[in-house]
Amino acid sequence: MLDPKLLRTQPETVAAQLARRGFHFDLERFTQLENRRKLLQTETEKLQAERNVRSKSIGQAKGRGEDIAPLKADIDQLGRDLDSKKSELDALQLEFEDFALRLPNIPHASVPEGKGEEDNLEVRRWGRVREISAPRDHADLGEALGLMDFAAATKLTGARFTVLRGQLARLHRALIQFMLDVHTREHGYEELYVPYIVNTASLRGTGQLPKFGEDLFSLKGDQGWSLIPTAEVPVTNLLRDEIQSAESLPRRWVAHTPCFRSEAGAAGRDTKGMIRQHQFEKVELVQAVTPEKSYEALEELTGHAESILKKLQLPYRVVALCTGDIGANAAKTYDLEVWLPSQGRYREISSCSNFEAFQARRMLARYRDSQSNKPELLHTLNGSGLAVGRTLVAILENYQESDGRITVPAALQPYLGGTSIIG
RNA sequence: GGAGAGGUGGCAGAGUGGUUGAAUGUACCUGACUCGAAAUCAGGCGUACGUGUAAACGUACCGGGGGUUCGAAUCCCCCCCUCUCCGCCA
Repeated sequence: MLDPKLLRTQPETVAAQLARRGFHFDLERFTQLENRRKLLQTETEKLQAERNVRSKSIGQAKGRGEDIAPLKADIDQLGRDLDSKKSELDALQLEFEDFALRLPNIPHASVPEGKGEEDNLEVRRWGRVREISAPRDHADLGEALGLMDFAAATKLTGARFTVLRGQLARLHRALIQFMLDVHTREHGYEELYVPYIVNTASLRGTGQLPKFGEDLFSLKGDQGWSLIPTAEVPVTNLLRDEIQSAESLPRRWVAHTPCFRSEAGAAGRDTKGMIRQHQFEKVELVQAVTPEKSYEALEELTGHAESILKKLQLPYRVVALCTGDIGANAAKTYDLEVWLPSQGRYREISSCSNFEAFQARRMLARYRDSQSNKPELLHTLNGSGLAVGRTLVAILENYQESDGRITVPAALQPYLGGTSIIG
């Protein structure tokens, strides 16, 4: 959510900023809603003040043993006026809130201008791309080894699921352990285990609702529960309605969870293999920091995610998403893209974002400022460190041998009981 | 799942339907005392929104939602959560 003060005082600026990302801010509708809200609110509060005064005087009159019947008659019409004004105001506020909750974040000044993916800015590249003659894709490799089974998953569930077997299932698990170990031991993150089912308040807090409900797998029942699309939701929402002490910051949390996405809009893309699944594992990094530290923290967090790719010796590049490609909730995002030999290009494996106070405002996630001793909104960040399924894909493709076997990256061998090659 | 108890300010903990945003304690901040500290004393000390240049004033908030009433932390209904006991399980 955007700062309501900014929204009210500088709606034109907001409109211009949101236009950078191709979002049309309906200035006319906003102004109309806002003017009406202002009017209704002052009128309603005036009536409430009046009622409070009169009710108080009734109480006093009663205390003196006077007859209060005429006073009550006097207040009758006031009550009816108040009721109708109040319900009008309530309805308008709901409408206004829905409007505000659907507005995306304002991109940071450093975000490159652009319309879509093609305008993203490559920041740096790392690693040497191996020469592989006639590289096979991960699905071919995995199926040939008999360790990756899409047909079985289709039977069990449907399209976009995978069954892994034997050494590949173990490699997949090893990746999770490896990533958690690195982030907890080397980068100072606290490991968390969290629910994989969350309520609507949490989804609203991190910005999945009200706008992106169709991407979620929602559960039956009237609790409004959904499977998590990312650990970001349960982890970041730990901050909801809480006030952190200044000393406890920065908060750094890491959690491994499965992620469930219906990805309705993505049908037809990446239909083969493990790239785009309804269920995948992710190790997620989340930080909560003071506002002045958040861009520094974004660089650090991105570096933490990069360190996994470096340790695995996987070539990658860092891309600053442009205003047209950045997610709705983010103020700035770096994508990490790993080299996939079968596609001859880099593909997203991590997305690291600074949300500034956008999520914190929705969640009322605050810290007590040591100077003012007042609660202030936190800045929240998160990034994949990394998407496990896609990391597995990258290893298969980048470490494939000409006979179809897969070399295990040195950093992972201890996690596989010393195994150096799969197949 | 069944039965009971309970959810009030950072924490603890009062609160007969009426001047209660809420006693009291504690924590915290400021001042006095002190060489300094402790102790003591005095004052301050929630959040959000609105009007206003400001001072200030107003409104809302006692788990959430609805209701009764001129007026609700207080009465009624529904829901959520916590605790205790029982049942069932991993």
